[in-house]
Amino acid sequence: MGVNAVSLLNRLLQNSTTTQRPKPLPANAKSITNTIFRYLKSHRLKEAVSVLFSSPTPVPPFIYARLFQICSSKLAIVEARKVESHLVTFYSTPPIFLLNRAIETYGKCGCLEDARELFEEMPRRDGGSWNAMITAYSQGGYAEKALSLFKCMNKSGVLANEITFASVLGSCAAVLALFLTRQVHGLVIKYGLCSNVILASSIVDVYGKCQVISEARKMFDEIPNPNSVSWNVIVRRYLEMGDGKEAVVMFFKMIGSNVMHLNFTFSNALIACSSISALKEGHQIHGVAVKIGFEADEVVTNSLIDMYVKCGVLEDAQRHFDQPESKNIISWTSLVSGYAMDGRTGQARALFNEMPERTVVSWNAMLAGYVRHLLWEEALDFVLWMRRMTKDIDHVTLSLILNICAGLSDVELGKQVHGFVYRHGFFSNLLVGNALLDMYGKCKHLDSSRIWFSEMCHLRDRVSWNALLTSYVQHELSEEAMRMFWDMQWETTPNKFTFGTLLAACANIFALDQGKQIHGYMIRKGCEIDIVVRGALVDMYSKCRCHEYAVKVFKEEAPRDLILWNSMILGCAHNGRGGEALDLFHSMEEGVRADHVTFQGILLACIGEGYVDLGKQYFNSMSNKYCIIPRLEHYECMIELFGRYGYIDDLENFVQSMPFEPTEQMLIKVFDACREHKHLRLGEWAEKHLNELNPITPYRFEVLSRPSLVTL
DNA sequence: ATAGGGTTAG
Repeated sequence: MGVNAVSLLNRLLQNSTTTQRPKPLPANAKSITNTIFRYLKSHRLKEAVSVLFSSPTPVPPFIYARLFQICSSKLAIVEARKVESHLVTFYSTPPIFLLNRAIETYGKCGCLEDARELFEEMPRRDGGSWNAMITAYSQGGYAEKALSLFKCMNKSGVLANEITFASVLGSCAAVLALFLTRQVHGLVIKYGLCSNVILASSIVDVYGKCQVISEARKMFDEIPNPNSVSWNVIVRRYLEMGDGKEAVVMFFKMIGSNVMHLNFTFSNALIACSSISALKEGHQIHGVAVKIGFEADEVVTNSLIDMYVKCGVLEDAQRHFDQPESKNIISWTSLVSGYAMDGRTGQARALFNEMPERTVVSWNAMLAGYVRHLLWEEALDFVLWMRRMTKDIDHVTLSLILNICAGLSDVELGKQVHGFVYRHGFFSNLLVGNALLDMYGKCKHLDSSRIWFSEMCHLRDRVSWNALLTSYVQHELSEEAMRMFWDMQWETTPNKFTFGTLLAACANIFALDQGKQIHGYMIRKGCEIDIVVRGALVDMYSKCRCHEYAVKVFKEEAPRDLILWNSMILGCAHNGRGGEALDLFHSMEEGVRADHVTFQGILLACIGEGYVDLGKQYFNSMSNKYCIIPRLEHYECMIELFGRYGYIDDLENFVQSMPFEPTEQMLIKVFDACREHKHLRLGEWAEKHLNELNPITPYRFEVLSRPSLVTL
């Protein structure tokens, strides 16, 4: 606004002593008023303002008020300044409420400086002026300024009212000012404003956003008649706290009350169902939606389809999607994502190809499916096609592309993506930053990981630390990883992923004491010990030769998956408890299907126990019964098993019928076994093959004299 | 005259 307008205002005020009201309008002024009013009625703001300026006298206050209102709705800052200028020029003492309107208008237009200047220059203010200014800051995204102005307001003795508190609570929510919120809550009680449903809902909102959900709930329970917004807030906050169950419970309580329901509340409740896989409740919500006529609501329909997708009933989602009115870009994307993430990438792709239009989210959904299922080539082709078809690309796309680079161990491609990230300003995006860290780590470029990690020091989070820790541990820098954990704690708090990684580090370096400390720390802090962490614990205790503890963790009452079973079976096998490993295998078979790792454990167990025939049976059952193609390590186990126990005929049959050439390691094993058990024919066979691989330092097979090449 | 929540798909 005009600085000149303000100084003019001051000058006029200094000169004026008596005049408070505008003089009665002369006849032509009256017609000016009428003309302005006509223009305003047809929302022709510009014309109205230029007519205003043809009047050298003030027009009636309601005209200014109406003008400001229209300026607000059209965000017409130039017109707003003109109107204010006219107001302060031709009124000796403009009515305060009109100046408040001006402040509000400037606020709406995002011109906080104009607003503040007017506020500062006002010779007299009322509570409305403070409210207007605080609201302007609050809604303009300047929460701190709003809150500090609120403190000034209190200091200068102006009493806050409902309007003030509403804006202040909004700002408290924006900056999570919990301490101030508690004080405001106290004032609200003191002023007897608790029954104001808007204030009460706002307080629920802030407590929820500040993660003190119990206080939020307490406040909510005190609202005598919660309205639809109150319900929406409490459902949403439970959802955001990760308490999907309570969110759903509150939703059904709302249904039992008499308030009108908002479509967004349905949406939130359905997301809550997805988060806890509560298909039954989701179905019930579907029923309620049909009953109250929300079925045609686009938000509700989309949320329903997504709920079915996320609860894993793709057929139901598809059936719902097939209803003619259900197809839109969002539900379409949901379903593509559902098939893609379920591993039915062909089906997902067919659906994707049919899409009449796509957003970057749709592209990402399809791409994420390829990435999730490690289909790197398909993923890369898809990216190339995507780049040809659309200019759209965002941080999620880039993170997925970096995942592909990591999966292919293609650091050159990764560096190109890094360059793109840099040029297009994505380097300040945390998701992308962490994907870069992960990529460099998986491509074994630990130095680049480290450099990038320090470059992102102002934005990195727990995930970044975990990514770097993981790379360290995978590169057998376990001691460094343990040291880094202490640095990490200056900056962020560890979580289950951190501990999982650290436990792996402990396992690598046989650090039983530190492993136990971590285990104890997790229990004391109530840190979630999920199936992955339990696997890491079993693994750590096994590798540190603390079999008893490994078993203890394994036996805890909690779900077990294949990986956990495998950890325990391998742990037993490595700790000389082959019998136990085989027993475990038989209990495992009751619910979980064995894989190649399981069989490695079993064969190791057979080696330990000397069960040669049993080992042979298990090996044969892999292809015959379990449809698992034996890998190199299984062949190695069999060679060890036959060799160690002197089953040389079996050994000879076995190595000569392998579907590939024996490796050097295998040949050495055969070679040693034959010397040990004095088997000339096979020994010489091994010698011949070894020397083909190794002509410079030839092996000599002599049955009697030489010591073993492999000392155990 | 001025006030609160929610924006569904990766």
